[in-house]
Amino acid sequence: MAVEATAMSPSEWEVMRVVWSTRDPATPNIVKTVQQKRDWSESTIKTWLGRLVKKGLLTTKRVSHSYVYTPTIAEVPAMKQTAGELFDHLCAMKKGTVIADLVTNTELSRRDIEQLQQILAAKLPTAPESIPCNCMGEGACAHD
Amino acid sequence: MAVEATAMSPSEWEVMRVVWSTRDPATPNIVKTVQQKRDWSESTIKTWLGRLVKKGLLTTKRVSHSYVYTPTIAEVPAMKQTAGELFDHLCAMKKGTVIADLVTNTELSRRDIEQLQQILAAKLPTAPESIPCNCMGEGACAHD
DNA sequence: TGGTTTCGTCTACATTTGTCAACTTAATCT
DNA sequence: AGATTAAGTTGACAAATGTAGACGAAACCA
Repeated sequence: MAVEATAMSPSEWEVMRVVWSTRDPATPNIVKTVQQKRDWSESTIKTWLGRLVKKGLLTTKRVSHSYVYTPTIAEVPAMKQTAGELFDHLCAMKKGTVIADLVTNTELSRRDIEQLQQILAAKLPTAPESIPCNCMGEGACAHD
Repeated sequence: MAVEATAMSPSEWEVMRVVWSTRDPATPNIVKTVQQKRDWSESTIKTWLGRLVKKGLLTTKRVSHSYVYTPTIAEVPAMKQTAGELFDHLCAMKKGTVIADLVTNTELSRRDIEQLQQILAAKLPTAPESIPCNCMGEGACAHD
């Protein structure tokens, strides 16, 4: 079930985001678009594209004399996985607080909110009274 | 307002987590505790402790002939910040979906759920119909 | 057809991350 | 006091990340 190594560095995310969202995923346009956000040289962006291909996150197809890139992973699954990995190394006891913070600070559509409410309502009946800390050690992580 | 560079690598998180949760934050015990989870040599762990001190995330105080470490940042704020940074580079339009995924896959206590419900209920009235994609480019990110 | 622009490929280099082993020094035990 | 431990201190090194310039070939314009 493990999707194994999606791990992207911040720079790689930046590039992937453009590839995911552009309608013209060819080198020239990707370079131009990335540069609208980051002050990177053309070379740098090409380096990342190359590394992403090597990592298997992008595929190329030659079109005339330039390349067109295609992601091998869709954006949402990649985001879910990354977020999940981040949460994996957080103390279980405190995940709720972090999610609450995220929810508070993220712009959500009515639709998003309603869906969240539904998920929560479904979880509530079987929710435990408390989540134990899963940090190693003497369990001194006993705040609340 | 920027808290500037909390950025920790996965390994650093592992070490910080122990320092945050242990009741005996002295080198010997930290080393022992980290080793309960990761198969790292004593040297390796000491290296990370040193780097964390250099980065300003830990402070040391000599106690007899060993060191006692104190975090300069609390765990929850650090987690919130890291989670926030991750979300910053996700397409705004899709954050809701990722949060939904997180909520689905995270164990939450009754209390956590109730708090989330409250936050959501408060947001709903003023929630927009939809969140526009904030990726750069021609806005081709028009899925839904 | 030769010059200019546009791409791609290769090479390079400083930093950070991940991992240690060796050496030194202070504490302890007998 | 001498031997043995238990810390800390240094130095190293490979891989990943962040950045980019140089060079070569194909495409395009005059």
